[in-house]
Amino acid sequence: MPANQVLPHPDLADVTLTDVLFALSDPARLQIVRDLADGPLEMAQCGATNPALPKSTKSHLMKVLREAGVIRNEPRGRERLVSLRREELDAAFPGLLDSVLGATR
Amino acid sequence: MPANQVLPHPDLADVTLTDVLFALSDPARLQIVRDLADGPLEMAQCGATNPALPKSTKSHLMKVLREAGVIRNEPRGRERLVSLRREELDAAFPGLLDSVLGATR
DNA sequence: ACAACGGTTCGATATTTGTCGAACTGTCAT
DNA sequence: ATGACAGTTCGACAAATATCGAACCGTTGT
Repeated sequence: MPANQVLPHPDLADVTLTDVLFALSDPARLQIVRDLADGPLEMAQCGATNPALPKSTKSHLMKVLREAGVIRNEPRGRERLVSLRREELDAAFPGLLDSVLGATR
Repeated sequence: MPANQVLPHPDLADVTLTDVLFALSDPARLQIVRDLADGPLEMAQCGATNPALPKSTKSHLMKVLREAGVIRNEPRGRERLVSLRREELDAAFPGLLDSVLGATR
């Protein structure tokens, strides 16, 4: 279980709306998604708001988002590049991501 | 704890986006919301898809939706009228409900 | 080579949610 | 008035999630 392994990403055709909604329904996960709204990030810089967050916990948050088809998480040297699967999400659930990211609260 | 009591409904200013997303992230609850998309329903006719569902369970589903500000649940004689808080939701989280209801899956 | 770094996985434990019967209460019809 | 009805609440138990340390493994710099 190395850190740079290629992780499985679901086809968006296989994720349900409730899967996505659930993934977004946690404040910490939603924050990550918001952080990614402006473009991909090295994983290390994501939870900058949450510096004390143990890495196993953070990794788990990423896993939930990834398995719900919300983010992409690809090895990048010894780090990982995390990004929103924006186009795919828009195609599968039109308007959803926009409304979530657009929410002021 | 009578059946026709007036239940507390939160001000939408007090519900968070994650509260709403969580409420919608369960298939049974999402189905109720979809059932309500075309207008208010007597509670008895909501889970018509789920006739075997115990009433305590159903009542609990409604409670989660109500506490998240998604539905209104008001006494109506000895029954209850359930409806979407559509306008308020639209104002608080523009586009969210539309994208959720619009999703084909 | 070797050690530090970034990140995943496993396993254990804590916390949150879900499920459902039972008890209860107001309303309606008889 | 009495009984059937609709639906909430409580309480107990089951199941799903979250949290986090520890072990582990490529990569990168030295």
